[in-house]
Amino acid sequence: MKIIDVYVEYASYSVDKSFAYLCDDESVSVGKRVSINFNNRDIIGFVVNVIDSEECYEQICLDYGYKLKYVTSVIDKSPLINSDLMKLAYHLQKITLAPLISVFQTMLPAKLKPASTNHKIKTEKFVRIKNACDKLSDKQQIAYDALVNEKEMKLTKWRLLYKSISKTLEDKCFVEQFDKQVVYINENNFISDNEKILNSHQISAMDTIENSDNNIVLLQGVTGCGKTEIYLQYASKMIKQKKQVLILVPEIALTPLMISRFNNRFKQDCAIYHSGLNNQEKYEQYLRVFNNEVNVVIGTRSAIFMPFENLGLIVMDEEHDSSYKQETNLHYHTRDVAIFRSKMANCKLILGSATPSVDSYARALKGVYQLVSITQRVNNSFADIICVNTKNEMKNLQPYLITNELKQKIGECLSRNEQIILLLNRRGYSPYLKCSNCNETKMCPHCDLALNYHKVDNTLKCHCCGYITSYESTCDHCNSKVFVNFGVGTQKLQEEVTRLFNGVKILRMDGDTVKIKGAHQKILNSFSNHEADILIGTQMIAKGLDFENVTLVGIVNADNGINGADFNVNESIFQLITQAAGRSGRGSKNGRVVVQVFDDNNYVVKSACNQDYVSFFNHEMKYRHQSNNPPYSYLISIVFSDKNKDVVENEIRNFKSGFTYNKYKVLGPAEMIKLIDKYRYRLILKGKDLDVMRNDLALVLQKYKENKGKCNVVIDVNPTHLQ
DNA sequence: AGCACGCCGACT
DNA sequence: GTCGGCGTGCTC
Repeated sequence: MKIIDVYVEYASYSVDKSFAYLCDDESVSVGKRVSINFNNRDIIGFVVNVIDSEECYEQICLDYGYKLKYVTSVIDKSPLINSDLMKLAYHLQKITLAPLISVFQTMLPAKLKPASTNHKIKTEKFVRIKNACDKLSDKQQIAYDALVNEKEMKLTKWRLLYKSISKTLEDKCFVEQFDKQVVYINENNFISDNEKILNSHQISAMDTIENSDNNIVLLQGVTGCGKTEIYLQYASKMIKQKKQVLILVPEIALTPLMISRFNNRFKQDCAIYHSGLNNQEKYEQYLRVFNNEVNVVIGTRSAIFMPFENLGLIVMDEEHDSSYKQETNLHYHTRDVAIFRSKMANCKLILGSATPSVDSYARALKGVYQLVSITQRVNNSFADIICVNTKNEMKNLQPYLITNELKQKIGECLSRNEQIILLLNRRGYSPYLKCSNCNETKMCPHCDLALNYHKVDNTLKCHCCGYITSYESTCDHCNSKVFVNFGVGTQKLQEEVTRLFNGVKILRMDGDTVKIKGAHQKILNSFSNHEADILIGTQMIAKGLDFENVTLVGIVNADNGINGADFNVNESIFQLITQAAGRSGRGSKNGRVVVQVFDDNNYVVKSACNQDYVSFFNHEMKYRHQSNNPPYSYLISIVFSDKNKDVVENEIRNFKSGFTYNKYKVLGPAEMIKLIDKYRYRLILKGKDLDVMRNDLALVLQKYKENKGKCNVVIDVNPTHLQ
């Protein structure tokens, strides 16, 4: 008899502890899923501990002090998580303070994760020989021999080839059907991509990486300096040593170049893992790694949890990118996990970026990471950046949406038959409406947010909860029906461009136009085929896109939200301008960028327009130092939410009083905006010693659990934004 | 998380 | 007198 400890599938602090079950099945082991009956419901549990017991059932229950149940069945044949990944799981739980089960759920692909809602694994019917045959007719013998020869055959193929004979052979029990897992094989047409000869800058970078005592390397290289070739050649070396390589990218759809280069160089040896795959496809790619069938994985953040056993290199390209931080369920940063895995495997971790995160660059300067810089470009020059101040160009007391400068540049571009990208980081028509009678803003009834006006379908939408109402609604305060809209979104920008350039073809790409599956790719393909001259979009068009005919990028309201309350906004704005600027002039023609801002005297705008990362970094660090924000301190955000406002207020105050701090500050509770009918309050821990803060918080959280607190609690260690 | 149990208001 | 509202507590 085995006594096992399982975590149940509910990712909630209230059941974040192990439950003991009995199991007769000797095959049960740590890292497998089990079906269990829990509180009269059939759910899935995850085994974290197994002990043998010689005692009888009654004695065990007596020892434990309650009646143990038997597991219904053991689901997995082999453990989903090996001992290394188990270490990683406990480490993650320690650093994120999330319920342990949510760690397992995040680490495993949907098809394998411990949750009742997971989908069935797809199988296909196959046939194989069951018994040796005796007398067969000629035709039957041919079919039988064919199957002997092929060992197994898809049922559909078998039926198609041998029609009724196939059925007869099955009826006579010579042949049997069986289920086999569908396995997708990457059969792209590969173009050979041979190793390129490295220039002297690349060689010396490679040397430093290889010979450094520090396994973590920040490779700061300007765009076009040939970082990818360094990754490729280092990866090659590792593969020759029979080691595995993981390449992390922000978003696969936006990094087609990186994918195709790895794919072409390593061919079938390369698995691709990203959010565009469906659950079945993800599962298949996961299996290929699990079964040691591939040596290279290129994927988005979740690929960091692949079951590698022999890692030789991790590359995290565009390490500053915000998509590396998961903001739902388990709040983890891919960089932290990558650092841990590189330590476990004793392999190099290359963090690559032209404009590293302030955090990473500060660490590299301090010597925590090895810094390697390449300032020499392999080929083309960077686009010219023009900064235009909209303050000087006002129209009816509102700044121009498109300044004369931008208008003129667009005109020039159009006349040369070149394409333009316009970026405005706000979807909809206008972000808020005010009643013309009482001046009140029209709000979402479920969230403390202004409703956005969408002119295309004449609706008002909440961008948080999705609430939709007609434009023909009345003011909640005075019942007036007349509203005035303020601010601009992509729809209004599209309208303005259409007005200015009669007949020009425009594509719009934002949250509203890419909702339909495949719309994303359709818009990009259409723009790539020059079916439109101008692409208007939100930040989703700022990253990675590579159109060689685009020679002008316009960023409208580029400094929107600058110097906001969030310690990270200035860094985000700098990154956004830099990224967007990189979309211009990628082909043979020179590119231009027009950055429209309200204040061109700000260091963020200045350094972004001068492409001066170091200047930005130094200014930003001063600013962070003054406000004692990261990287000068660590933050932990704790958000309480509940439908009942009094409950949240009381519980979070009690929670705060549980800290016996002196080494760090506990800020708050601050009221946050209501979202989806839930009132929210936040505490922020701020201090120099993250471990002390984390340990204290773990204790306070433990007490809260014991006292059966009922608010939803979300903890974010090292949050990247506080909104 | 999700459900059974339990204690108070509007109905056949 | 009963149906059902959701507050509280428990799950091996």
